[in-house]
Amino acid sequence: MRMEKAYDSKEVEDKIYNFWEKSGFFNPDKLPRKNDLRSKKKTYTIVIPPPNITGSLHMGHALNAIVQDILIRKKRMEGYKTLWLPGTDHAGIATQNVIEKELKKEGKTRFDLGKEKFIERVWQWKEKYGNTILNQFKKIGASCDWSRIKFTMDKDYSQAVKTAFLHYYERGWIYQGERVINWCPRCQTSLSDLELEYKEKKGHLWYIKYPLVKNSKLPARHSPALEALAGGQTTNYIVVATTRPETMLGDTAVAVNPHDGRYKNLVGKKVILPLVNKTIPIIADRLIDIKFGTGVLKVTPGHDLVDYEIAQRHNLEMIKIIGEDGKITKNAPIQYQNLKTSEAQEKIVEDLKKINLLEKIEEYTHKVPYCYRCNSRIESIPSRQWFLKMERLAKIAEGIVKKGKIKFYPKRFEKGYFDWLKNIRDWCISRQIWWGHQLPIWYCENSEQKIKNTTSKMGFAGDVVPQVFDNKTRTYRLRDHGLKIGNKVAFENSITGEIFGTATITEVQKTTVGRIDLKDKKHWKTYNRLEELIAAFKRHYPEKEINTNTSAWIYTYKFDASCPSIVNEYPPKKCSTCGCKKLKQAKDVLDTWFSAALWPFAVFGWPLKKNDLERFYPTDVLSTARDIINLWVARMIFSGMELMEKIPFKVVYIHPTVLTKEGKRMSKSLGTGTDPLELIEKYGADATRFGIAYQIGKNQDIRFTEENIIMGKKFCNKLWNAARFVLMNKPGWIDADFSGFTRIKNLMPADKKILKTLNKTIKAVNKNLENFEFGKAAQTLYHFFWHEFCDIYIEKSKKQLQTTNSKLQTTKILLYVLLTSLKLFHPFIPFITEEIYQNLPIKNKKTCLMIKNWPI
RNA sequence: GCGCGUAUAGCUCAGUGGCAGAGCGUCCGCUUCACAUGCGGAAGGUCGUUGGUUCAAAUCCAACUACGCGCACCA
Repeated sequence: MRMEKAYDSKEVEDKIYNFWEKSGFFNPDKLPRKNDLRSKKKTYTIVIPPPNITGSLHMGHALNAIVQDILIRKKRMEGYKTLWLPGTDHAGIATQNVIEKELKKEGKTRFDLGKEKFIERVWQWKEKYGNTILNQFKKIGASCDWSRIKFTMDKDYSQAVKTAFLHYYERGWIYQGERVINWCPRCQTSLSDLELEYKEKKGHLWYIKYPLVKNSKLPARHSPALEALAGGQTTNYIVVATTRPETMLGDTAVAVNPHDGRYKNLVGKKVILPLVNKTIPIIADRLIDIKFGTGVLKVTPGHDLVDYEIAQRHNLEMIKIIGEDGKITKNAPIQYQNLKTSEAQEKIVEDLKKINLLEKIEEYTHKVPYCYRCNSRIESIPSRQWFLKMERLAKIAEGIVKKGKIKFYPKRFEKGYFDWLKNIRDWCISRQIWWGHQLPIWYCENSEQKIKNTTSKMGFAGDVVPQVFDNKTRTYRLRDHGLKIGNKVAFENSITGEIFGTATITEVQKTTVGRIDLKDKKHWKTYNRLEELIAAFKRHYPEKEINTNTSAWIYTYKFDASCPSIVNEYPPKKCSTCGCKKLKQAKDVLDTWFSAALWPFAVFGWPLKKNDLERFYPTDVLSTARDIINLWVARMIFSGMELMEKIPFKVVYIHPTVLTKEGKRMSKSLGTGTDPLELIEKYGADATRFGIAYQIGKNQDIRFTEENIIMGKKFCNKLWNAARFVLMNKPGWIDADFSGFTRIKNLMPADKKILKTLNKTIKAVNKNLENFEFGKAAQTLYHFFWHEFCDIYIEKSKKQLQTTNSKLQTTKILLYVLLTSLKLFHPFIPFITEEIYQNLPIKNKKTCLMIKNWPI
């Protein structure tokens, strides 16, 4: 084969990739089992972070593909049975949004199509475009085993998802509950805490006067007296500062810090909630920041997570005034109902001005949550969702990294991981979208109706403080009955004693009351129902004397008063509570990240198939971007530990982020992105790989410049021409893995030097790659090859080649250094090295450079 | 608010307790038979600021400044 003067990537790359695919060596089962090293060594596995089916290759993917391919190719050459398993993620919300956008162009919504047709359409889309991104991976030379390709909605993968769900459910870690959650009004679904993006927004801080109630005999609701006071006919008020005045419609208290001297004597008194005209209490809570605003917080339990927490402690009512559609609900005064939150804000501010209750407005910049998929403003709203308890899982995930069983590179990323796990909240895993894994839960259709009709008559033996949250969930305070999640309880009519319904406990909370001191009035503020509590304790423990040393606690049970839902892999035949056959599956689907968390073992067929799982799990390295450490990596770790009882991977490599030259985020919508496919087209895959790898350092983000790729291209040409020079001198045929120059005695000084430098380079490159220092490895190799080999040795060799007694030796050394360099360069620039290798005069060359022995 | 990272030539970045480096760009000179995607040469830097440790600091330490990122109970 004739080698052209200049290297042409276009002529080589597709040809070589096909050659590799045909060889079958991407598949570990087809790797030759032979010689020395290979038989002893085992498997080396990387599972790809599955890109979304909606994605197309961007610089982040490209960089990560390069990293993974370098690792895999090196290990393959070292003789490991290497598996790089490719696949894609169904990406629930992201994909659904893409199809919804398509429909919008046709003037339709997903509701026009209906769920079934819509899902069908997503599948069609997936068949057509779903593998686009993986084909782009081929373009940069990714040596994935395409015969093992996986999709997170494959049939066996769905089985894994169900099994995992059931496992957690049986552990008692999955529960349903009414909570304040993050809601995207556009996507019409709940989101987990990690699926938000906070953006800095200029806004206002409104200072609103809440008039104080002096006369405690005033009625609690709507009365002329209240309206008069609320209308400004008072000089006594407390001022709250808020960024969202519209949420005041759902206020059920105002709160101050217990140590705030300014308000100490107001705690326990009441204020009038303007515009709504009802009285709400002033409470004390440690969460209140004395320094913020006026030091007074309006408590809106339904629409703020912090307020919700405070409300839990103080037993406050929760009013839902913003609905799923992002509009004000009918729980608010009529004049605000159905307004969008922004409209309501405007009107409320105006109305407050009219009655002179708006003290002042300040400019204020704060961070506002947006949906990470559609960029809509997120609302906090109370909603009934499914949650996964994180307490135990977080401990597991924390422990295994603390113990060093899983290592992060660079190590500093462990900190964010630990911080998240330490402050974790339960994971909201249900989503109200259509595309995804439906919850394996079935409901009895009758139950809701049945319970509704009997609500008013309900009582419960032993109840103390019943609180109705909504029609379905009730919270009762009971003495400790020893009840646990999943236990059934019976409803009885408190007058007749007739039992008319059953329910299942969905949540148990223990609250320590501490010492009850009847004389100490402090407790009256903290536990505003103390009187009732004491009475209750006396009722339940008549034999006990309640005195200043009494310690007690309260259990709060939440339970579902409908027929309990059935969690099962397959649809059950009948309701196990009422026996009826009208069962329907829960509509909600699981968070995409719930299924993604199973990736490292579900890809191998868990829980049904064992073969691959036993060979390739745990995987060796997970290489991924830093922004999904908690969203994905942490969840894989606890899923692996809990479900497989083994770590999912030994090492987490967090790769650098590719930024623009100006240090800005690469973004398609901002037009600041660079398309790696264009680079490949322009400079070749090897040049692109080398240029990027050259810049991968330990700490740095990469400010991308095309100049680096140009350098890569120039280097490829240098390599190409060095090879041409070596071959020009007709070195004669050699063995594929020849070595042993160290034993030859009559070496020239230049010979000795280049061989010595080569050995040093090999050591350095091996060390660098073990430490994920791809940039250093590339730089070392570059320097060696260009400046030591080409500039010095090749130049010297020109003279040596003219002397007969050193000619043979020199041609061999030239070839040896070239061959060894090709091996060292192969993981970085696989195409050109393979192409040159195929041109070398090597005896018995039946195969490819890709599986040649790695230099050690 | 807390935490992390970065700051070195015009640009992108290496670097090390002991003479300041590469690639690209710029300027000058070379078609010499591997390569003009090349070769030879040159210009260009108070190594973010201020202190400290040291015989010696761009390097270690502290504070500060700027930029980037993450987290927070961001009202």
